[in-house]
Amino acid sequence: MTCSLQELCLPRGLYGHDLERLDALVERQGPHHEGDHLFRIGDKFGAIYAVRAGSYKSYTVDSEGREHVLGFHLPGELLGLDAIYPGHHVCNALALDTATVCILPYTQLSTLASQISGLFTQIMRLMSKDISDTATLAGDFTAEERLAAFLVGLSERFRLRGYSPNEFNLAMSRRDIANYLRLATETVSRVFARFEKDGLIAVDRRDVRLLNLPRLRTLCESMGNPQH
Amino acid sequence: MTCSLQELCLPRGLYGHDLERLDALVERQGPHHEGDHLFRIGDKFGAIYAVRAGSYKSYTVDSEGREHVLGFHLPGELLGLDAIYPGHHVCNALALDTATVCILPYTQLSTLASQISGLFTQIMRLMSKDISDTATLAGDFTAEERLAAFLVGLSERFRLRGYSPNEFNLAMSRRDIANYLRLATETVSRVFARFEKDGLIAVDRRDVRLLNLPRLRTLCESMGNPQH
DNA sequence: ACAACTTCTTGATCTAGGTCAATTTCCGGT
DNA sequence: ACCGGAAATTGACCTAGATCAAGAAGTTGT
Repeated sequence: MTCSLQELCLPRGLYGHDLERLDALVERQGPHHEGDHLFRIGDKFGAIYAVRAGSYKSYTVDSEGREHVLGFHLPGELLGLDAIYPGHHVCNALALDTATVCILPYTQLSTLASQISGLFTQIMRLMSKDISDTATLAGDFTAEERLAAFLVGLSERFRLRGYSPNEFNLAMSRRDIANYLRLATETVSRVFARFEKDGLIAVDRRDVRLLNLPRLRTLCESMGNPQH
Repeated sequence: MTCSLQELCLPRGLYGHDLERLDALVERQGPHHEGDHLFRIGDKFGAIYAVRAGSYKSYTVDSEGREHVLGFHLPGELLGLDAIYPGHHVCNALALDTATVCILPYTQLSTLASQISGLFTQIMRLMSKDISDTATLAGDFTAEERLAAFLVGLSERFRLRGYSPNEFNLAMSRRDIANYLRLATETVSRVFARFEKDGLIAVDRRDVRLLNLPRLRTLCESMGNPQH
């Protein structure tokens, strides 16, 4: 069976028999509903997950009980790569809406990767991408820069998936966005309002339209190559 | 030839013939002197580097010319993993003191990794570790928490390498530390002073002694599992 | 041994964004 | 349609850390 996300996900660059062999070890899971956990901290690591539909957030809870959102995961993106090293999951992942995943059992995957060189390469590429992406958020950036980068990044990711890069729906709450960007929800609210007043975006609840993508890009260009 | 860092680095878990095959493709480079570049942004990606001796820092320069320190790299640690995905280096790396590296040509490495399953596993583990580590710094942490985590992290890394975890020399300037922790140099200076006044550390220029590691750990435990 | 740098420290303000508090808006359940 | 609770917005204040400015302490070269 051929997945429509082939070009974004692990199978990229695989064809014919190799693709079939990868396909044979993939299981599907879901649908998960909003709030369902895909995995939790401490769960034994056994598989990498690829989002098929919907979206997930990954997060940790620190010793004081504060939640820290680590990332949002759209279709075609992988989850669980950080668990390989310690052998158990180091964050929680839950569905933000109705969502499904492919399960890629790690042992079988690594056996296959040693037989199909294109698969090895693709895994390395995706992990490498993860390493550079995580760096993006660290930094002494202003609230404007952070939110602009967030919106531009989402826009890019939607575009890659064939959706409109200018108009989309946020699966996550203001609180989640704020937490992810390391800001207070109030600040996120205020910056949304400011962006709207300045004609950069139009926002109604969780529906966002980017009215001036070039200026948003300018705002966050100091954060390094914004996205991908 | 057997490297003393074997247990920290790629060869981990490899023995006999497999180890020889890996060894055969490794080249040495250096010594680099303080300020020498190992690679620069935009350089074509061709190899992964493993630090043998001394230390390196990796950094970017944003569109406004500001430098952003991404990390410090001690013996046994890998550099350049983030370049696999885009195919060219996305940060600069320079030596902080007299330092040498092993060069692992990527094409040959990936061929070998598909033949030696232990090597594949080890590469995945190290990349996975990189992914979790980068997450550590992002967060709304106080200057105290950041510096404490930095010191505790270094202490761990020195301990793993057989050096004293309680007394070590900083290869990097206050300015680099500040930049890495996303603080002003003045703030770093002040927090060093405060830690010393509170009896947590003794610091003389770049020589640091950790006098109260448990309390330092407490200070930064909210930043998630501090290290490794 | 001195000058010219650079790095580090210390002190005095300033400000972005956090915190606290009060509404307003939305949504799901009965 | 109504109620209750969460989510989001808006306003008033308040701190951590940046910025500005000055000086101390190393370092390097001649």
